[in-house]
Amino acid sequence: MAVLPITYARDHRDPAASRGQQKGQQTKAAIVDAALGLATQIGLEGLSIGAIAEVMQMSKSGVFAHFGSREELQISVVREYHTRFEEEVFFPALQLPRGMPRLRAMFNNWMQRTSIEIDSGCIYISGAVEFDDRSGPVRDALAGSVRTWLAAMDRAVVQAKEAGDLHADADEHQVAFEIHGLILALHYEARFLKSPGSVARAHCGFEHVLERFGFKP
Amino acid sequence: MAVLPITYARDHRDPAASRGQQKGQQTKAAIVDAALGLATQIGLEGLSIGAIAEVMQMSKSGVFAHFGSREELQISVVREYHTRFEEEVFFPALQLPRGMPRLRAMFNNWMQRTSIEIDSGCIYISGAVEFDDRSGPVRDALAGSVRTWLAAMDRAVVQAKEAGDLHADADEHQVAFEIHGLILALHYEARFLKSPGSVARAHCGFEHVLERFGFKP
DNA sequence: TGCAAAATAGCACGATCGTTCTTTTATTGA
DNA sequence: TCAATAAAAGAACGATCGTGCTATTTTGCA
Repeated sequence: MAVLPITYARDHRDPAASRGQQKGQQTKAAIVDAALGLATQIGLEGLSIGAIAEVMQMSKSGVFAHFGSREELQISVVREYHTRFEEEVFFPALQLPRGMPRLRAMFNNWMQRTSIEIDSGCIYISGAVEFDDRSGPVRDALAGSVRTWLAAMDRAVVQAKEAGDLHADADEHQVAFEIHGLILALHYEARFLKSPGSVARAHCGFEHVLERFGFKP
Repeated sequence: MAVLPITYARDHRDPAASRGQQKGQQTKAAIVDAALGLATQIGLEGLSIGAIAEVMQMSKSGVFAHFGSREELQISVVREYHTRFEEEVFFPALQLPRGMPRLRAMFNNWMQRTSIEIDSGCIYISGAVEFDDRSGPVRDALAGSVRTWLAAMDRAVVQAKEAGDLHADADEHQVAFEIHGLILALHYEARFLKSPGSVARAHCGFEHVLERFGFKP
């Protein structure tokens, strides 16, 4: 089955899909929803057709028939996660003007989502560990999705430089790298170690990064 | 089976163990070594008795008998990783004087090990994802081991403050949090995304953290 | 060297996994 | 309403998993 390229586009819906909403499409969407809920807790590799079937009160083969393979199901879950991530984190930030307001919003939304995921888990993070030494379409979908988001962060940093909010010679990759680290540390220390105060530390770290790269409040 | 507390002590060997090195002890050590090699690639949860038996050219039950359960085997692997980590990262840094030299050495050794683990994987990172919403002795061993290391980082930061190398009012947890983030970002972007230049960015980020908290080179 | 004990092998179990095939049920369009 | 088609169920497959049991082999000590 062809894998659609993953990009950030305002309208990504397939018109044909929303017009002819057959029963099967609805069921498939419900399965993906349930599978995503499971995957955030036990990981993409932890997903099993049987467990999903139980949640959906369906037969294994009924679930299976919608995807044709477990891999295709995992890819569907990654795509769904991508969609929700951009709707929750990226699009709202686009409402704000370029430069520091938008960059701040992107980080805050990202951190807000990560905070919620202290309970539910983030498949961009768990998936990275599960697929970091594998190849195949699931890994490709996952890595493509993450790279898309990190590239959006890079652009936001560049725009902040253009707006004069950050030093002109600041390396946008370095800024994004350090911000990414803060999110990962938040997820690690809060979700795994159950350390209190991690959210505040991530927020504090973000301010340090901005100061370091030239932002004067 | 009782779980020994995990701490950093110079001599942690059980005298009885090294004296009476029966055949079984040697085999067990070899199994743990092989299991650790597997676990760094496919994770602690990916470990299977059968796969280890194949690597060891032994029977499944032969491997199993040394541990009594898969969980106990996983715990042995975590302990072995802990031992190697402290021997490779922590102890060498203790040779250097307290303050900035030791803090730098701890970060450099940590980063050096993480760089190697771009190929082999780090079970402190993969294990965190695998066990972050589980309970039980494996999670406890893993979390205890990580907390021990992070506490050692905290102490090194405090000593750097006492030596006058960092601002007296710098929060050691904040410093350790930001450093931890750099290591996690390095592992993520280098191992999963295969981004070039991640090592340099982590190094650069470390300098930023030091500058921010008062170090004048 | 011989014998008790430790170490390892062999085999089987129930469970779960993804997948295939066949059959039944539900939905859709004329 | 009825036939065509889509959706779901059911049963079975081979494989792998951890684990328990009973032999068999190997080891270490008197």
